Amino acid sequence: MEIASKYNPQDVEGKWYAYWLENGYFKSKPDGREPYTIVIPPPNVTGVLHMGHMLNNTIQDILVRRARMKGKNACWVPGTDHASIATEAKVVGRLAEQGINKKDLSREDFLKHAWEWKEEHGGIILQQLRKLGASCDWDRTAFTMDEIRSESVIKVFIDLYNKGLIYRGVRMVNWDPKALTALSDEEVIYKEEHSKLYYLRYKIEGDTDNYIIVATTRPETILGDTAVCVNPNDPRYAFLKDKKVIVPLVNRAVPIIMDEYVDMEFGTGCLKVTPAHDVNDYMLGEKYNLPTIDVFNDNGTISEAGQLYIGQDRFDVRKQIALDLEAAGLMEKVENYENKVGYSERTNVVIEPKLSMQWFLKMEGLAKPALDSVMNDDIRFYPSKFKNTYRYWMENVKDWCISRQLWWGHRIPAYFLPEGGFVVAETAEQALTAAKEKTGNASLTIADLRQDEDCLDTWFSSWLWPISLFDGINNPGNEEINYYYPTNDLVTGPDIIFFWVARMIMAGYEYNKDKPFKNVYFTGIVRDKLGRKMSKSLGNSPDPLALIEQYGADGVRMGLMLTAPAGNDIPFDESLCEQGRNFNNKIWNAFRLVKGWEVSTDIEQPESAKIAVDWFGNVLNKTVAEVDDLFNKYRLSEALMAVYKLFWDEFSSWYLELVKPGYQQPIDKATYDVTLGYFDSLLRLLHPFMPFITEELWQALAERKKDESIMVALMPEDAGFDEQVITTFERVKEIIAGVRSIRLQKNIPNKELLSLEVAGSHNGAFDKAITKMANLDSIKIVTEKDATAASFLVGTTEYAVPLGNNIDVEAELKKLNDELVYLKGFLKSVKGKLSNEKFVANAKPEIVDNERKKQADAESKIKTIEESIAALNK
RNA sequence: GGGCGUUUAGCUCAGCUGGUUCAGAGCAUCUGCCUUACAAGCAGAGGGUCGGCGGUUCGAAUCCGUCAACGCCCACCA
Repeated sequence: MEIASKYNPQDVEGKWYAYWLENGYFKSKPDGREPYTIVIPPPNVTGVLHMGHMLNNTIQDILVRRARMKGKNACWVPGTDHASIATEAKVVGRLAEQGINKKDLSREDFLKHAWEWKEEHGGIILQQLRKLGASCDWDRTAFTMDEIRSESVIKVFIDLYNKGLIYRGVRMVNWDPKALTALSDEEVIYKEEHSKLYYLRYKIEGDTDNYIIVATTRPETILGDTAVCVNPNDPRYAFLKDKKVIVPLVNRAVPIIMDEYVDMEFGTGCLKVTPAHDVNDYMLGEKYNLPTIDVFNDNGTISEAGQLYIGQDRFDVRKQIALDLEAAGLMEKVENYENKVGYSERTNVVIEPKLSMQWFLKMEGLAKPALDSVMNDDIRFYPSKFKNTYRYWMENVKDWCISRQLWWGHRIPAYFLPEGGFVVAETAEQALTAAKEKTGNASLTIADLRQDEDCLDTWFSSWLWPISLFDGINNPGNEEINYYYPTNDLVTGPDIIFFWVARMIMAGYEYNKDKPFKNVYFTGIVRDKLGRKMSKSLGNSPDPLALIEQYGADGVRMGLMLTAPAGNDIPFDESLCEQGRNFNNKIWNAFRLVKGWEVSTDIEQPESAKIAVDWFGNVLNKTVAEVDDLFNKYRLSEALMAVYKLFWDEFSSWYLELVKPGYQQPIDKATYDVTLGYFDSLLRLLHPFMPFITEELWQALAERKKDESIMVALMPEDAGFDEQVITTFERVKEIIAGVRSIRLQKNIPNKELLSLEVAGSHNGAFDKAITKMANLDSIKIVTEKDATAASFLVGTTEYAVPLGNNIDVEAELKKLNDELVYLKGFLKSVKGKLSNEKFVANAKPEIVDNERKKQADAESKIKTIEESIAALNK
């Protein structure tokens, strides 16, 4: 049977994924084995796979597959996130396309549309993950708004409320005028911007000739000014004490207040105070009892309260008001100015600070145990540098604004009473009971209660994820939560360390008395070749599925992992996938070679094969140990590289070439069997990284039972190795490379037999390997080498290939002389060190001994070379 | 404005507590090969005063100081 010379992933990936599913290898339920658990960072339910997901989920799959092959009960729980703002925005957009305005719909109708959309598009991303090879237990697929998760969220809300940790209050919040909702501080992204600083004239009441100048970047907010503030220590403005000034255009008289908050150096030293639209102004307003005038509607247009420009957009008004102030002679000047402007993370519109009634969660008490567990490494961060970031945030944690003015999400279980006040309860019925109790009014009905319109922040469900996936909130202490929790590894991006990681840790201690995970692996951001973040708008993000189509899932996985140390950004380049694909092909062809051999029981195992078998066994074990160590340190890229080199360099280039029988010759049974065994081990080592090709070849390598699979085979373990064998063989490689190098230099065909002379100490045990690989007819120990030979040094031993007439004496002499010059210089520096009394006195003895050895070696080499030069000069 | 991190071969990165195999790996490059597993390959080779300066030390890529560039996070300067 002819096997194609190139590996074709399309032929095998779908087949094996289906096989794995059929046999239920991804499934997990509690048993006597040690559990290994990962919960997926749930992607947005309506999202599509991007490169970041590919990286993140490849890492998770590698960890899960490896744990499974280590005999653990591996459980990777998949699911999706309802992503309130993002999804609601999409639904609103889609309705708009159909000519439907959200405002015209009832909450129920809107949610019907939203669920329809979710059913239609939801879970596409999970389907895509299957193409990548993700070994999730799909039966466990969860959704942050499914029944169990919703119930958990409501329970937790009520519990926190009852503990007095949730409160309601009017606060300055970050208002998203597009999504029409409040956002948490973490959802605001500040961007540096070129803007303008406007210098406005505020006339002094009762003094039409004089005015003061106030600098502002937001002239439209003068409509809401209720004071002007100066520093009490500022002599320039002392005369303003107890006076009032006139707000331009609106002509409102507002008091001058004096507060040291104002920086005398900045602008003119006068600050206009708009308590409704600026956080600091709000604080000043509280302090001095200033009225607040909210001049914006929720959508960012000017409200009635603004008096002017009613209904116009804030940015249009900014331009217009500048013109109008100019026209009224109230504009002193305009300067260019750089400042930071907050944008909504979700809708990318400028945030409007706005006063509104919101729900908050007190964080201080929750943060304490969560901070400690990370700082004392009970939870480990990889890389650990993120501990600093984490600590800073946790030590300065602020209360979390958990309400969102959205419909798509978990509705806040608070019910307002007709006579004011509210009760918090899981259901309307329970709310009614509580309401009757609270008010003493037995005639209340459910219709009298009005449930809060707001939803909870999406993260208010995500933070329970590691617990709620195992139903640990509704059903504490159940078998699953006891078994799977705490989970082992969390793989996520550092950008959501506060949104998610920190809060999960808090919830973990609060609701399951333990950390939610033991290790957090922070991935980097996938960037393009130019170092830019991959994004839709830049169009620089390759389509992951197209990449899989082109290079195979294994190739893409490898491409991503090749250069992905934890916490480092990945400069992604398709050529990495190419490298991955090439490696697949290499494995494929090694397999073709091995399976193409005819096996004979009649022949002895050749000496060269014996050497190879012994040596490779040692290298294999050593690499297994190395890989174990690297995984323990979460250095996955290096682990992959170690296996890559093991397969390509050691196994393919050395081992297989050594055991390979001559053309059309059979191979002896002993060598064949052990080779299959090595191949099997290599495939198992590779499987977590490249699941598909390894399954394909593993199945074909030997007779397999009907429901066997490499993914549930055991990972090779280090059975011990002899370092001496490995180092000796490294010298053998050098000798072979030396001969090959001479062939290349002298243009001697590979087929032509050469002989090798050795002057100096030499371990003859490997001679059969050397003759085979270097194509020699003999290796002779000589005291004086052939004058016509080209030579090279390995260690202190000189190896020479007699060349007869082929020798180029000039070139050979030059090479030897160059080496001599180098060695003499080297010797001089070593001698220098040894004659330095301080060195000999202070350095550790083994260091000094080593220097002496270096000296002896160098002297010996110099002697050899000088002899060679003399011989050539004869 | 604070804090953290990075700077080692053309590219991406390893180099733990200073001295052995300390200047490394993969890719890329160059040379020679369509050799009977693989040209998506084989064999061989070249390439870095370890960001700059100063210090500690017998000895520094490694420790300290300082400067520079880049990146990230945090912060209410209108």
